[in-house]
Amino acid sequence: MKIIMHIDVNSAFLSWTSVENIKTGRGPDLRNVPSIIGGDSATRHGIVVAKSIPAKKYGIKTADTVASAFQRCPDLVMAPPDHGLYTRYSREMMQYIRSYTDMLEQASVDECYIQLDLPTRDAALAIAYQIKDGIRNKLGFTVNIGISDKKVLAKTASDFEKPDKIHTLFSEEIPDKMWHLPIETLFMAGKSSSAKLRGLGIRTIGDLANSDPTIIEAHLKSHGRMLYAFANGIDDRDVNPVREEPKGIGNSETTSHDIRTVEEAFPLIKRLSASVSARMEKKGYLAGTIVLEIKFSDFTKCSRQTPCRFAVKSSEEIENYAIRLYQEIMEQNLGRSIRLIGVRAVKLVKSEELPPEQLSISDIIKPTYKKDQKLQKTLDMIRDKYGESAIHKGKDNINF
DNA sequence: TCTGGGGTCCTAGGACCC
DNA sequence: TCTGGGGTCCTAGGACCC
Repeated sequence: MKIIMHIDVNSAFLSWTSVENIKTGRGPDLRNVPSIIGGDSATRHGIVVAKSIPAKKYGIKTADTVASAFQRCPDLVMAPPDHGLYTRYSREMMQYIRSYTDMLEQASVDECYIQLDLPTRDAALAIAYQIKDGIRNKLGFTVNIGISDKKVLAKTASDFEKPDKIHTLFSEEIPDKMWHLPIETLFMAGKSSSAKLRGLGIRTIGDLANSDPTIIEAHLKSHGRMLYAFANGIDDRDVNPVREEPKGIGNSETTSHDIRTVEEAFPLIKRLSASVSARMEKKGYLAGTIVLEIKFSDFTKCSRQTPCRFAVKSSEEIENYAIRLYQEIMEQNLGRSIRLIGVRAVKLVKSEELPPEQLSISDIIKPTYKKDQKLQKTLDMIRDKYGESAIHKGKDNINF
């Protein structure tokens, strides 16, 4: 029988920091005291990235501000994030789990799905215990494992009682184990969807499962259809062990103080472009489109994108596009101060897959940037003066 | 008290083509 | 001069995940 497991590290960032502290003897075990991994408030990075189980008992939640976490618990212990460390521990864990099966899909740095074909549910439980205890004994941290034959149910089950626990959630267990949970705990039911569902009188996952799906869909579109299916344990997503190509590569940064001038903005855009370029280079991608994102000091967001004339990868090229987009945004938002700038490369192509036809005449002639449409302007002028039929394309695949 | 950074997917509206 | 519907692509914004 097909078995899907969801394996999730308990308080991952916090556990991994603790294991490293124990190894190096340079810090405390944070797991059994109220503690958080948090950013630096002085540089406006002050949010909770991970919390210990004791910290959770104070009502501290991920993405709370560090300040509010300390208000809830003045004795809180805090450590800074270390993403390099997390990547190392993540690799070790995935490698260990692969010794059981290659049918592994990594869902994030600290969680994965595996799919197994086993004779019985008892066999599934036995293997889950082996994996859980193996990780604890060999790597020094604990995981929760959810077992089912559906991804969404395995995922939900792994979030039941923690830490170091295994739970099953098969279809016939749904009414008992899942339907009493608040709607907010359903996978993919975030703030906005939950609020809409509450507005419809839906308070639990069971309420949603037993509601009228046409009403749900009328209010939440295709997302509503998906949530209704999840609430009923319907999920045909497969465990996909093939690493998907990334759709985009980007970096953004919240600045320690608001940006008000181009003199402050340009160096940051330059740095972000250099970082994006280096990451693309490393993975062998070129970008077909560059996106610039801005978060203003009132937290409203704004983004602009532009296709590149030719696929780009160099820091200078990315920076040029990004700066023009920045100027375009700021022309429309004169005098506003900025909290965050992001640069993102999308429409990625593998560098070795670039066809030689890339440099075709239509690529050269096709105007791709608003501010650079000299050709278009000239054409418009001619048409204004001599009429629409005065000039036209000589070949179908050349778009004026 | 003062709100991160990395992503993916969906939708609505407009442009453009047939 | 006006009418039109379907399909596709692009952009900006929003929702969601960890």
